[in-house]
Amino acid sequence: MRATRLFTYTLREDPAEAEVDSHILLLRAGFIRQFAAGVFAYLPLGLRSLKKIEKIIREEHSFIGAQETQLSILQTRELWEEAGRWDVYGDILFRLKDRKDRDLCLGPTHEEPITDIVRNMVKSYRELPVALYQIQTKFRDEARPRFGLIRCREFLMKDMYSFHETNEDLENFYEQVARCYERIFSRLNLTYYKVEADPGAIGGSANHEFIVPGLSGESQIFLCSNCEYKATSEKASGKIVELPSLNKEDDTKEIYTPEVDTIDKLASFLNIKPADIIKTMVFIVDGKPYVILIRGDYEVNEAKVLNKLNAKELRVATGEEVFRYYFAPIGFLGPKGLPVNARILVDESVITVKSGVVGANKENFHFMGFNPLQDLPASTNYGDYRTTKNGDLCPLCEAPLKEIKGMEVGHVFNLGTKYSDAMKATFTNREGKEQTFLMGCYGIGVSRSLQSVAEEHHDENGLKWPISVAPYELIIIPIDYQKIDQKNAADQLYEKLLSLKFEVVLDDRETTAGVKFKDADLIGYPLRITISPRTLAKRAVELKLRKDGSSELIPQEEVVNYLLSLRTRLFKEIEEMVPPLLSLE
RNA sequence: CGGGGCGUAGCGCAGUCUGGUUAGCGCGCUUGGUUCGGGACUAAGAGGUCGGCGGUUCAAAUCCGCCCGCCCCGACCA
Repeated sequence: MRATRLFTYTLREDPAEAEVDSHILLLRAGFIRQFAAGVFAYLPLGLRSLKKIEKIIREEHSFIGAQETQLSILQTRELWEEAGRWDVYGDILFRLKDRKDRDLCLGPTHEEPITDIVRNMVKSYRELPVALYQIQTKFRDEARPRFGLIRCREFLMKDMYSFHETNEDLENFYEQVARCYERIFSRLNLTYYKVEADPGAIGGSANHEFIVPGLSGESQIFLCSNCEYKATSEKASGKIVELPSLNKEDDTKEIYTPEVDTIDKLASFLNIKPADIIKTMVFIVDGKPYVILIRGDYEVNEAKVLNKLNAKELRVATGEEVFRYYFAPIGFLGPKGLPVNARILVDESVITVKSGVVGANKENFHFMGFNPLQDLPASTNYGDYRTTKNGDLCPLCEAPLKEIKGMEVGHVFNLGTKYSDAMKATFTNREGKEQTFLMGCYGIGVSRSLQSVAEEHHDENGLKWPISVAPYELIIIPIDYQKIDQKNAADQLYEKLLSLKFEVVLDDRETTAGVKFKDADLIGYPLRITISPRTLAKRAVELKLRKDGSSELIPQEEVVNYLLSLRTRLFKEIEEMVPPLLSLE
C-alpha cells in the first residue's frame, strides 16, 4: 500500500472526547472513528488489525473442533420469551418493531437462537458434542458507554456455545476452551489473568474470566501474592485477618450514642476500629427481608447472598422497610432482640469479634460487649457473605491477597442445563431416554481486545503493535521520494516485499522526514525501513524496530532475506509464549 | 439512572460572565517559492446555518426557556 493512497489521517493533537491512552491513540492514528456514544466505525487500518485478531481466533477455534456459524442479529421476542429473558434483560436490550408491529430485538448474545437450532437439528447423543461459534456484532444499550472500544453499544464479539451429553465431556471441553483462550490472548501479546468468577445470573458451576490488567479497570480482581489463586472481587473468598478485640465485657452494656448512625461515626465516637463493630444490614431478597450481620470493616457481597439464597433479585432495604419489619431505625439496628422469626444470615467475619458493638434496636443507643458465639443462637450458621478486601488472606495458602483492576476480555461458563431446560432442548441418550443438553458458553470481546492490545503496547509517541496484530508489518520511508535514487531503491524493495507477501506500506508522500517518522511511530508499524542519501552511500538501508527502538544498517542486497528471518523471529517470539494445546481425549 | 463538565471550520481551542462592525487563533487542507534524518519556513488562499428550536431585544455565539448530543465520576458487564 502506498501511503498516498492509504485512506487515513493522523491527528497531531489529542481528541477532546478521549481520555484513555489507547482510545486517544486509536483515534489519532486513524484506526477508528466515533459516530455516537459507544458506536464506532473502523477505518482501513483499524479493520486490518481487527481482522488479524479474528483470524487468530478462527485458527485457535479450529484446533478444538469448533465450527463457525453466523446467527441472525435480528431476533424475535418469542424466542427470548422462551428462556424468560425478554422481560429480565431490561433496558440493555435494543428493541424494535417490524412493519407488522411484531417485537424484535438486536442480539446482545445468542444463547436462545443457538439452542433453538441445536434442539431442532440434534436428536441423538451420537451427534454430540457440538461446538458452534460466531464472530459477530452485538448490540447492548449500555447505561454508560466509555473508553472507546472498551465499553460499546455496538461491538464485535466471538461467542461460542457447546452441547454435551455428559458433564464430564462438558468439563473437558470447558478446559480446552479455556486453554484456547489463553493461546489467543498470548498470540495477541496480551498480559492476562485467568480468574475464578461468579456464575451470577447466568448460573452454572464453573466460570472463569480472562482479565487484562489496567485500562482504568472496570473489574476488580484478587491475586494471591504467593500461589496461583486468582478470583474476581465477587467470587473471591479471602480469609479474614483477625484483629485484636476490645476488652471483654462480662455482659452487654447499653450506651448512649446520639445521632451516631454509621460505622465510621460509631468508630470515631467510641474511639474503636470498624472491626470492633458488628454491622446489621437489611436486604430485600426476592421480596423478603433478610438481616445480614457482618463485621464493620466489610461490605456485604450481593452476589454471594444471591447465590446462597438461590435468589434472583436483591436490594438494600429502605429505612421504612427496616422499621416496619424490625421496629428499629437504620443505624441502630442490632442482632439482640430481633423478632424470633427474622431471617438472619451471619458472615463468618463476626466470629472474630469477641466483644463487639451492635445496635440496640432503639434510636441513639448501641450495646457494647456483644459476643456472637455466646449471644447468637447456637444454631446460627456462619457463611461467606462479604466482599473480599485488599490484604485478606488467600483461601488456598493464606498469603495476603492483593487487589488489582482490570478489564474482562474473555469469559467461559459452564451453563449446565439452564437454557436447555427452559427451552426444552433435548436429545435421545444412549439409554434411549430423553435428556436435556449440557451446555457451555464462551465469549471473547474482539473489539475490546483490539483496544486492550493498544493499551498494553504503546508509548508517548504512539502505538507499538505486536506483529501479530499490526495493520501492516512494515513501512518503507524514503526520506525524499522525489529524489530518483531513493525512489528507485524504495520502489524496488517495496515490489520485492509485496511479492513475498509482506504487509508493507511505502511512504511516498511529499513531506518532510520528520512527519513520516512521527506518523510511523504513531501508527505503530513494528518494522521501519529508512532509505536516505546517508544509507544509500553505504549501499544500505536502516531498519528500526518500533517495540524497542533499536536500529541497524542492513546492506541493500541482504535486506529482503534479513526481513524474512526477522519477521519469522518476531512471530516466533510470540509463539513461544503460547501454552500448548490440551490433548483431545 | 443520579452528580459534574462541554457543544464555535476536519482537529485543538479563544470569544459567552459585561449583547454591538466583515466570528478569531493554532494545527491540518489548497497553490507558489525556499527547505529536507524526528510533526520546517514563507507568501497567497479555501473552509462556519457558532448543536437545534423558540423567546427577549433596534441588535444574540453571547441573555431566557425547551430539546438534542458528547465526555467524565458513581450503580451494570464482553
